[in-house]
Amino acid sequence: MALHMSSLFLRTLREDPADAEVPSHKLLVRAGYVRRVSPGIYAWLPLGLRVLRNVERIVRQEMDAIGAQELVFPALLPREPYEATNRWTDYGDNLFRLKDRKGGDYLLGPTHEELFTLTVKDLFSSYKDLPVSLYQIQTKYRDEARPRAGVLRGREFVMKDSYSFDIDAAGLEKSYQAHRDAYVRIFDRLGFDYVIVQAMSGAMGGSKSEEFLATAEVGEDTYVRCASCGYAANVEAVRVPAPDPVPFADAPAAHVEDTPDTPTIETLVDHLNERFPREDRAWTAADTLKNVVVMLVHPDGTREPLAIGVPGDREVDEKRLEAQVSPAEVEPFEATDFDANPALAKGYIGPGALGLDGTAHIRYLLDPRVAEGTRWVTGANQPGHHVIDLAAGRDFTADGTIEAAEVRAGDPCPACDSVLQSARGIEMGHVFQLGTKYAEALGLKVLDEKGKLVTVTMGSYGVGVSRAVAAVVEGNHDEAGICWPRELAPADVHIVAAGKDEQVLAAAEQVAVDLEDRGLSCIVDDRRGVSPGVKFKDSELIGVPTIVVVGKGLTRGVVEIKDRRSGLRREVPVGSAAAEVLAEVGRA
RNA sequence: CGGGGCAUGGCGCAGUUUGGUAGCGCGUCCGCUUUGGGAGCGGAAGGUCGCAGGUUCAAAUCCUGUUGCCCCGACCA
Repeated sequence: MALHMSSLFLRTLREDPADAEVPSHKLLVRAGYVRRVSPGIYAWLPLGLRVLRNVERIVRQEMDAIGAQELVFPALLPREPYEATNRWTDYGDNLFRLKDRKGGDYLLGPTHEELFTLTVKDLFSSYKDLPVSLYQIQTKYRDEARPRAGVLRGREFVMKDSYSFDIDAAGLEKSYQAHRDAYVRIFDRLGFDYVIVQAMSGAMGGSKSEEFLATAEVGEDTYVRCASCGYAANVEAVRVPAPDPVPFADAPAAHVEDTPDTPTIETLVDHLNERFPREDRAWTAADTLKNVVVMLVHPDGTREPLAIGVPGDREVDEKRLEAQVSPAEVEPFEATDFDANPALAKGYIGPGALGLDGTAHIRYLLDPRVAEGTRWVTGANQPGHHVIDLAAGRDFTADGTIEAAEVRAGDPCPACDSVLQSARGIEMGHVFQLGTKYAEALGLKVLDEKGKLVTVTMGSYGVGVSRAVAAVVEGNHDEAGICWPRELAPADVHIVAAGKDEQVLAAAEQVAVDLEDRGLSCIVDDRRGVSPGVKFKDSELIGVPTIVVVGKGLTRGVVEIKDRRSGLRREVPVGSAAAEVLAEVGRA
């Protein structure tokens, strides 16, 4: 049965809602797909629900196609399983918590590794049962610090999450690849541009992880990509290529110089150029070695100072650093910490004092760019003094390297000779090799063929289903409204009855009946007393891909078929309208 | 949690500086006209101006407190 605009539970808005900023948010509200109920919590109106269900259908089809089995867990969960994996604590304020009448602790599930793991443990106990992949499409809850952009980032949202269970790493790799392939098919069908980027496995203890990002200016994730070789990575995961070692046999010896009042890189470079000018070129910040000290706080509460050496023209990227040192957290090195480490001369810290073997006994990690044989200007560990021509490997060594320096557009690509570009994206999917973290914590083991207990190895895979609705709109709209890809549109055809005559309404209705009979879903704008202009505007705002206009052409026996996206229109005889539309929709 | 902004009929906004009968556009309802690009005319309904307290003859407007929301940053499908 076609949807009729005269009775549809829908009110389109002429103006953008005041609280909306990004295009998808404005359009989804204006076109009557969603309504805000509370910050980050949205109601899906009839048209919106249809789109959401279409996304779910695509995801479900592709998951079923790789043999994953659908089930559904409750969103309301007891505390215990999350206690076992420490996530009751680790999730912190992001977890919605509640109590039942007896005072028992519950939570609204933010993701379901624990439940899947426990249920597999409950039912399976042999390697013969594996591999198995399970998934659900379910409403998740996260008490986001700052929900934003409508359904793009809500506190309640629909996610498809799946989990694979394998006996060994080779099996996990296969399950992972199957999911990754399924995700490629899902996102191809959803119809937005996306990139697959390498991501950090980080705290989760896994070994491999990739994110699917919809390319969008409004995205919250920054990633880099290489135009020539296709390399793409989340900023956290970028590996800096280490330069080849430089021979330092004939390099000048390091020498300490007076550099008064030069506590910052900028003042130091100015001073160098004034007092110690180079013959070949001017000194730049990239010639200096900046040593930053931070305080790591380990999960058990112990604190450990860490020194990081990066070229002076780069900042330490906090996100990258945290990804590297995870699960430890990073805190600033406070004045009291300097007091406790008198070997550190604030503003003039140099490698001499650093390292576990150094006078300050602080672990010292270097940016990969500080390769053997490279020469640097750096702190001499006494106020007002720096060392020039300090050669890495000859004059100092560190305890290792670390990927913590900021990544910039124009940096060399780690995979080829080209350079990286920076871009923004919306995280739409994540595939992730978890390994044994959850299986171990929850005791998921099976007997192998030799009768020995082995811990199961897992993968976890997510798709933001409700988020996808917004992401699709971000990538598929124009000035007038939304342009849905066919598979997602709330209907196949939008029929506009443009005219007041009864024949127009009757003819529009007949076209709708013909199309519905042939398996297409229709929206019919049968509102009386509404001018054609309003109906045209609404049809473009709502964004169904094919629009059929039944109006003044009827006296000549024709109706108009219009493509929403291109705006192209053509007239066809009213009698063959249904067949023509079917051809247009590609289901003839 | 830090910074900025906003709160006035269903929606979008003005009015607040300088206290004096709460206004505009859209939408909604009724009537007539109109019908291929958000129609015209006439009529109508609808607001204790976020909340609480205070100043005053008088508060949307001034003072104090409070709550909520939006945006920008640290976290995530």
